[in-house]
Amino acid sequence: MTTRRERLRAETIDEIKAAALDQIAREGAPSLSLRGVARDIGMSPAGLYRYYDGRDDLLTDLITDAYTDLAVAVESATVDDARPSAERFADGVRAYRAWALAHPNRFLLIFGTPIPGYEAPEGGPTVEANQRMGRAFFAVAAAGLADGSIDPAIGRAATPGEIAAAGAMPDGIGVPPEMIGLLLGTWSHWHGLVSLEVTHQLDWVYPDGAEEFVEAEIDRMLEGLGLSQPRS
Amino acid sequence: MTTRRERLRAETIDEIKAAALDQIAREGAPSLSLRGVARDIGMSPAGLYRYYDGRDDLLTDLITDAYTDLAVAVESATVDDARPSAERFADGVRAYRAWALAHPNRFLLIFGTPIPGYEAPEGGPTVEANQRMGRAFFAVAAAGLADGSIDPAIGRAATPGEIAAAGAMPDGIGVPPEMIGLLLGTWSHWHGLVSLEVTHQLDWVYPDGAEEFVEAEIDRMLEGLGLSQPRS
DNA sequence: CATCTTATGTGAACAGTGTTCGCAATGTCA
DNA sequence: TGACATTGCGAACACTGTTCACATAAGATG
Repeated sequence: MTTRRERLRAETIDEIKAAALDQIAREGAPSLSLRGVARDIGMSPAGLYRYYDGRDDLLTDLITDAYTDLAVAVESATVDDARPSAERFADGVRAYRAWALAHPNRFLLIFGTPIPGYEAPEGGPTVEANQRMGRAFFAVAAAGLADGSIDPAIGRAATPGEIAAAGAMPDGIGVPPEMIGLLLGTWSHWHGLVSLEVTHQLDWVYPDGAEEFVEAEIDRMLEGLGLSQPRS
Repeated sequence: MTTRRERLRAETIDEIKAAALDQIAREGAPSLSLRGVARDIGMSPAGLYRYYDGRDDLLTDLITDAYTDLAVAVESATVDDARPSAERFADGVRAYRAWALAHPNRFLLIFGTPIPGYEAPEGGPTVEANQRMGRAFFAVAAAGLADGSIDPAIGRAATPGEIAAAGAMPDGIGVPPEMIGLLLGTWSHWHGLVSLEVTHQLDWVYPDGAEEFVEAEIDRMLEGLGLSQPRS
C-alpha cells in the first residue's frame, strides 16, 4: 500500500532523475550539477538533500538505472529462445550498440572514466545489473550449446576464476567453464567496437556511421564462437 | 638557440605538467584542479594563466602527451621489422595493455569520458598522435602482407571510408583497403579488452590479473588476421 | 477537535573551484 | 640609462557541493 506521501516523494524523485538525465544527455555526466537540477525543478539546492545524500548518491542511482536499462535492452533482444542462437546473439550485440549510440553519455557514465570518489558498493545494485546483462549473453550461449549449434570443443582450458564464474551462473544457464573466456573475449570485442564508436575514434574512417563495419565484425564474432551465421 | 627566459619557461611548464600528472595519477583526470597544481608548485592560481589559457588548455596538453606516450610505447614494441609479424603484432598489443595498466588514469584521459567542453582540434596534435599509433600496427600488417605471412584474401570489400584511409597511409606502409576493416576490428577487440580491464569490469572473473586471458585472446586475434602465432 | 511528530523545503553560510583584472616586480634589450 | 615585454600576485566574481538552523506542511495520535 502506498500512501499519498510516498507517492509524492516518488514523483519528486522521478522529476529529479529526469532533470539529471536531461542535463547528462546535453552536457555529459561530469558536468552534472546539483544546483542545476535544483534550478530545473524549481527547488532550492538544499532541498535535494531530502532525497539524495549528495551528488554521488544521485549518480549512483543514475548509474544503476543505466546498467539496468542496458541490461533490459539486451535481454529483450535475446529472450526469444525460439530463434537461432546466432541471430539472438547478433541482435544482442546490435541492441548493445544501439543503446550506446542512443545514450552515449549514459554509456560513458557506466563504462567511461569513473566518477572521482565514487566506488561501486560491493555487491550493490550496479554489479547486480552488470551481471544481469552478462547473463543475457551467457543464456544465449547456453542455448546454443544445448541445441548443438555451438561446438563445446572450441572452449579452452579454464582458469580458477572462470570456473568460479561458471559455477555462479543461475540455474537454467549451464555454461561450461571452458566457454567463459571465449564469451568474455567476444564481449570485449564488441564492447571495444562500441566504445570507440561512441567516443568518435572511428570517425576518420567511418564518418557516416559504422553500421557496415559493425555488421562485418559481428560476423567475425559469430565465427569465433563457432556459430553459423544466419542469412537474412 | 634558446634564451635564458625560454629555458626557465620550459622548466616551469614541465613542473606544472609533472604536478598535474601526479594529481591525475592519484585522483583521476576529472578531479584535476588548477588551484591544486598551483599549490603544489608554490604559485598563485592566477600565475598559471601565464602558461596555460585555463584548465582545458592544460588538459589538452596532457591529452596530447598521453597519446604520444602510448604511440611511442606501441611503436618501440613493433619497430623491429626483423621479427615475425605475429610476434611484433602481439608485442604491440601487450605494450598497449601494459601502458594502460601502468597509467590507467591517463588511458582514461584519452579513451574515457571526454572532458566536458573539450573538443579535439581538427587535425590537431591529438589526432596526429592517435593516427601515429594506428600506423604502427598498419606497418606490421604491411610487413606481414609483404613477406606473405598474412594472406590478403582474408580481407573484405572496402567501404569508401576504408579506401580513403588506406590511401592516406604514409609511404612505405602499403595496406590494401580490404584489410583496413579487419585491422580496425582487431584494434577494437584488444581495446575493449584493455578498457574493461582498466575499469575493473573483469575483476569478478580475473581478480588476480587477466594475463592468461589476454594472451589467449591475442592468439584469437592473430588467428583472425591469419597470422600464424609464434611459439615461445 | 487539538496536539504531537515526522517529512519536506528554505535561506544563509562555508569552503572549494575556474577565471579575470589591475598592479607590481623582474628580466631583456636598445 | 630608458623602454618594453614577461612573469607573478592579491583581490574579486561567479560558480560548485554541502551543512545548518529554522519555518512550514502533512500525517498520526490523544
